[in-house]
Amino acid sequence: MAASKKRGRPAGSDDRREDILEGALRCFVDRGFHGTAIPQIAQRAGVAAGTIYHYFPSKEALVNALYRKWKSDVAQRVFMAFPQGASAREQFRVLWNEMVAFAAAHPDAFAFIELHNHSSYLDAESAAIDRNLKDFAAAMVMRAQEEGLLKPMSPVLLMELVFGAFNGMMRASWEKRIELAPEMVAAAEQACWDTVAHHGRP
Amino acid sequence: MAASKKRGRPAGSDDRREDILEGALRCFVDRGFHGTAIPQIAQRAGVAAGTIYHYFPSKEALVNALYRKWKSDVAQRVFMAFPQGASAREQFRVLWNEMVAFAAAHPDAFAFIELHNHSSYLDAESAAIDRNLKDFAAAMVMRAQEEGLLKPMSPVLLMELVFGAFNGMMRASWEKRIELAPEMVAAAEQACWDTVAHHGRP
Amino acid sequence: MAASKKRGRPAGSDDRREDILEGALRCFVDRGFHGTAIPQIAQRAGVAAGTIYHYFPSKEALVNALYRKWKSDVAQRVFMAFPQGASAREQFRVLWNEMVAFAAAHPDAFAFIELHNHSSYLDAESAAIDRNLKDFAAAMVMRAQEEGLLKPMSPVLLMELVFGAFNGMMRASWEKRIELAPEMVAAAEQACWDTVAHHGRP
Amino acid sequence: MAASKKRGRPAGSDDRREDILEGALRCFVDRGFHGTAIPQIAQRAGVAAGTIYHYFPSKEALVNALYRKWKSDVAQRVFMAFPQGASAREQFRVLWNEMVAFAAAHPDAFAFIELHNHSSYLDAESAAIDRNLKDFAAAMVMRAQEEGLLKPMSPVLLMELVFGAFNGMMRASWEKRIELAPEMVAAAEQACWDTVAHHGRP
DNA sequence: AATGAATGAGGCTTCATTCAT
DNA sequence: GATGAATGAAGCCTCATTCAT
Repeated sequence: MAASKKRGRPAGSDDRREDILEGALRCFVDRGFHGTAIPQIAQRAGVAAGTIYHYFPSKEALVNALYRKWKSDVAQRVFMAFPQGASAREQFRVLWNEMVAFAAAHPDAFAFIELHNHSSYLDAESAAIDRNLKDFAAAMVMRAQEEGLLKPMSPVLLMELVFGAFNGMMRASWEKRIELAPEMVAAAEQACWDTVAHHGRP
Repeated sequence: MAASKKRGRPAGSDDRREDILEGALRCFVDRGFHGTAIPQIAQRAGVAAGTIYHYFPSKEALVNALYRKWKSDVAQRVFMAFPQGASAREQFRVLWNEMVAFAAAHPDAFAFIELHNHSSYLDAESAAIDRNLKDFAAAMVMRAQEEGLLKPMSPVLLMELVFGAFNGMMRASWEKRIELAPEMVAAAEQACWDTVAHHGRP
Repeated sequence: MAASKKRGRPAGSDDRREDILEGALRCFVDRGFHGTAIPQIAQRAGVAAGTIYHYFPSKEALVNALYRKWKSDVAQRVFMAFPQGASAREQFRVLWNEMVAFAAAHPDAFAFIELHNHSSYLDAESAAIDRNLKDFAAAMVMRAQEEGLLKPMSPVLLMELVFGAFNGMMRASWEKRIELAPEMVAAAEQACWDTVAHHGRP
Repeated sequence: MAASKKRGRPAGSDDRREDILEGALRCFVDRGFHGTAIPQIAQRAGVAAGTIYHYFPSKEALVNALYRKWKSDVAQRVFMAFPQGASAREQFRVLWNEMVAFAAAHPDAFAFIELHNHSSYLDAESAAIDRNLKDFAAAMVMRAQEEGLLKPMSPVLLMELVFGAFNGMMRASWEKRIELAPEMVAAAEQACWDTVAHHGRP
């Protein structure tokens, strides 16, 4: 049956925890961690300030939960979408498009995990998720390098160049300096493949 | 009415204003604008908290002065180094190396101007400096596109891809995930040229 | 009720807002607006400093609220007590006694509204209340002048002389230079009537 | 010889101490003691902040010096002008006019000594000057009472009524609610004589 | 003597967190 | 569970005062 909600919640979503994470996301993206006050988050979430402390023990725990939620989401998408047996070129394209799809669907979340990367208030577990994703990407790069498809240079550097370029594109879109049309995304994808591809031979 | 210990300048540099800007730079890079307290800046600068207000009317004025100082410095370097008559390939290499030189010489300043781009506490004048630099780069891209040397796609996007890749490289270096050796920088430069270059493949 | 230490209301009155206004009144009378620190008010009110900001957005808003509260109270008393159909002599006596009753019942409040008249931190709305009262008194004077009962001179000046004399009396009492007995109040009232009355001497 | 001034003082008055007292007077009248900062006084006086401390050991000492200067000036005028052998009516008129002359010549000073009467930062010596003046006036009242010329009531109260009325007139003038023309001053003087005069008999 | 940069305590205000309801 | 008033430490900023020049 569809009626799974409890009595008396007046309006809005049914899950306070999600409301709070949603409100916190918008606040943190707009004003940063230290620039955001708990009452501001509460207001955006439509709850009382005290309620936040029923779901999260502290502001730091909240930002970490938020970070983990979205970074895990990205990681899961990447792992699920990754076409194991396909060519390196195809793998690159699939991951690129997956990331674009994520950033388009959740622009705030994308901005958040980029801006808050490696901040002092993120704890070890949050950092580990990021590490996992980076390791996965680096491994992928190394495999393709062994096949001679990618430039024979530092795999970490290659990965960072591509991921940096991707971030640059998304930030420009976020800041309305460009409008992301599908053909632009495709062109950017090809350009970034050129960044890493080993073109030296015919 | 306390002891008469402190009134002469204790030690260190001769220019308090520079000391303060230096201390603020390190604090802002470490903990962000809202995460940095004025007394922390004062301590790093070796001055009393009140002294900061002899040189800057507010914390916001201080970040803006800091941002303008370094962003202007970058802009000036770029404009001065730009080889007017050289080939697009050479222009690209020169600017890349100039940026690397700047980021290596002033890693904190580079991190600062990247992290604080487009923050709400930056004023219009600060934003204008950034705009100038971006316009200059976009104009350069367009000229090279007209010669058929660069990919025929959005010049802003091309520029953002390269600048994003550069930032990715510098951030990885800053976070010690890679060690920037000269040959790596050169390889990255070539890779990023490949990002934008029109290789005339069928 | 539980006797836990901090979070419940410790003791005293049931209305924090009134407690704060009361504490602020005493502090402002003792030391003036700029001479009073918010923590001093908080201590007198028996609340934490931060609590004041749940009820008033700023120190200025607090003085203005306080001023309006008491000046309105005086105005209301005067308007309510005013004997519409009575003789000018009787009207004068009634208002005089009403003011004395107020000043005796709320000496701090009387001192406050006198000392803080026309201060730069009072806003337009606060000033308007004062204006109303003065206009009312001036109109009363003018009516009596038309009947030939009061001296034919500037009505504002007449009013100011009487109100000044009244203030002088109250200030002397406040500063313990005189003790206000009923017969002294009555004598002063008669003297001030003599100030304004037109005795038709040749 | 006329050239009594020392070398090199660029412009303005020759006596820094007077400049400072003058600047302090205007500041204290405008914003009160606690609302006035030493640098503000310095700016109005055309000197550096530190210079003030060559002439006065502290802000409190400055306000006391200022108070004493002007209150003594008033007292001296009153004592000098007092017509020993004249009638009570004449004595009253002379003192009234003397006070008006003072307040007209030095409106800031008059406002200052009124507003700062009995403030906590005034020391014993400052208070004594005020006491002297009040005692003199009370003695005068008592003498006239003994002749049956004044109302047979508390002499202090009589004095306070008149002085309060005078203050009311001056404050209204200061606040531009009335314009003090000579005939108004004379009318007010007569009204205040009526306040105190014993009219009971023909 | 005069200056004004420097100091640091203290003022106003904000905000993470708690807890009685 | 949910609330929001209350708390008090801490943040930004001001200012009386000092002292090298």
